[in-house]
Amino acid sequence: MARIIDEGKIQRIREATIELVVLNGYGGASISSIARRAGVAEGYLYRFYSSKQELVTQLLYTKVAQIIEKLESLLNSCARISEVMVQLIGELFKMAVDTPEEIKFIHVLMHDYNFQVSDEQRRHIKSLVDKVVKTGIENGEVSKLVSAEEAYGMVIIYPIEFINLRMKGFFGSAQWTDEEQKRVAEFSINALK
Amino acid sequence: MARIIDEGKIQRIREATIELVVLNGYGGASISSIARRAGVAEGYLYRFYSSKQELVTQLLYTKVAQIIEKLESLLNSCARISEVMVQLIGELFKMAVDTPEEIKFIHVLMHDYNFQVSDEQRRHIKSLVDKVVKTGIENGEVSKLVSAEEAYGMVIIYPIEFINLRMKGFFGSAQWTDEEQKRVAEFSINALK
DNA sequence: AATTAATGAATGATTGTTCATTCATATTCC
DNA sequence: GGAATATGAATGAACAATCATTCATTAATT
Repeated sequence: MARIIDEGKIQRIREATIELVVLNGYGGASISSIARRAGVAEGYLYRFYSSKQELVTQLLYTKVAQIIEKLESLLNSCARISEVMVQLIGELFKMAVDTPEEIKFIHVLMHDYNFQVSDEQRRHIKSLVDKVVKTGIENGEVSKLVSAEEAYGMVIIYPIEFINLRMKGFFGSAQWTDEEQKRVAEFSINALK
Repeated sequence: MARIIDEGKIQRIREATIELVVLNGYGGASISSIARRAGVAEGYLYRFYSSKQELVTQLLYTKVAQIIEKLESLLNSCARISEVMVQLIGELFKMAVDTPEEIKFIHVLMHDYNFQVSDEQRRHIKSLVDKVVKTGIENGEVSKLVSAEEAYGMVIIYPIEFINLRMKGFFGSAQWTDEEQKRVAEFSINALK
């Protein structure tokens, strides 16, 4: 055998890509700037990804999958939808503190017309959101009028929008208290009533 | 005097820019592709805009200003916040039908970390949203717990997100009925209660 | 020595921007 | 009224810089 692949390099490529896409957009994140930031040769990433598009798409899928999995496990472990939402929103805020670039990355690309989430993931999201609505109605926590889209809007989109609005400091403050985090969950839950 | 400036050309540059930014993102909308689509020489846009960045920023400001002005005039003419929201959401849906690329353009850039709305516009938005909350609380239409950010979320962000989700066909359908439009307004109003 | 991880120079295409040039027309002059 | 002139609208070739991608080469490991 020859030497072992340095996983640190691949990881640094991933991190650099996320940072630079957030900073400069997809078009502004060039391969050379990614390689420079990762401390790696220019063409090295082509050993693992066939193109820049695939690299970024792959990263988006992975990050979105983490959120989907979290929602899925919460739906399996919590009886009440309010509990699911409190926990999920807690997770998103945790992500915003621990790895802010990642949530910005998701935020930027999920609004880009060139980066749709995969069909499979979309179907998965839909089925989970359907379950939120179904369980919520059964529990009396969600109005019978609420659609899957509305639930998606309040469970996923609204918290992500709130976090990114704060991170941009749109209304002044660029951080938040535990109290405000609780309030985001409370607001989302209330909107579905 | 020489010949008169052909406003049609400038307009075509603006339209082509909006279309191509939506289609390919800011980085993917090249000057040459914009000029080609507008049927204009490559360097011509530099007579009116000092750079590509300024061209796009300028367009974003103009489009955002239209929405701000609409909200402002509604706040001056309507006593009830529910009426303001019904009307504003109606306007956004109208925009989505008449000039879909424009609302996609706003949607894409308002989530880009390189394109913040101007400070002046941000302050303006904040003051209008504050008025929504203040009037709403006075009328008993809005809960005392509701913050400016939450109102912004439901009055501006949520409808734009809904429209773009539909335009992407995220949950299947890529259009909407009048009934669904009413429901968006109803949902937004209810969320602030 | 054999293997393969990793490099980075080289590629041709494309980028945003400039500016000398061309061309259309409003004004001036006879 | 019609030709000459002046003005500036509009062009598009040319620029250096940078782009994504390739691959012959080098270096590290067993």
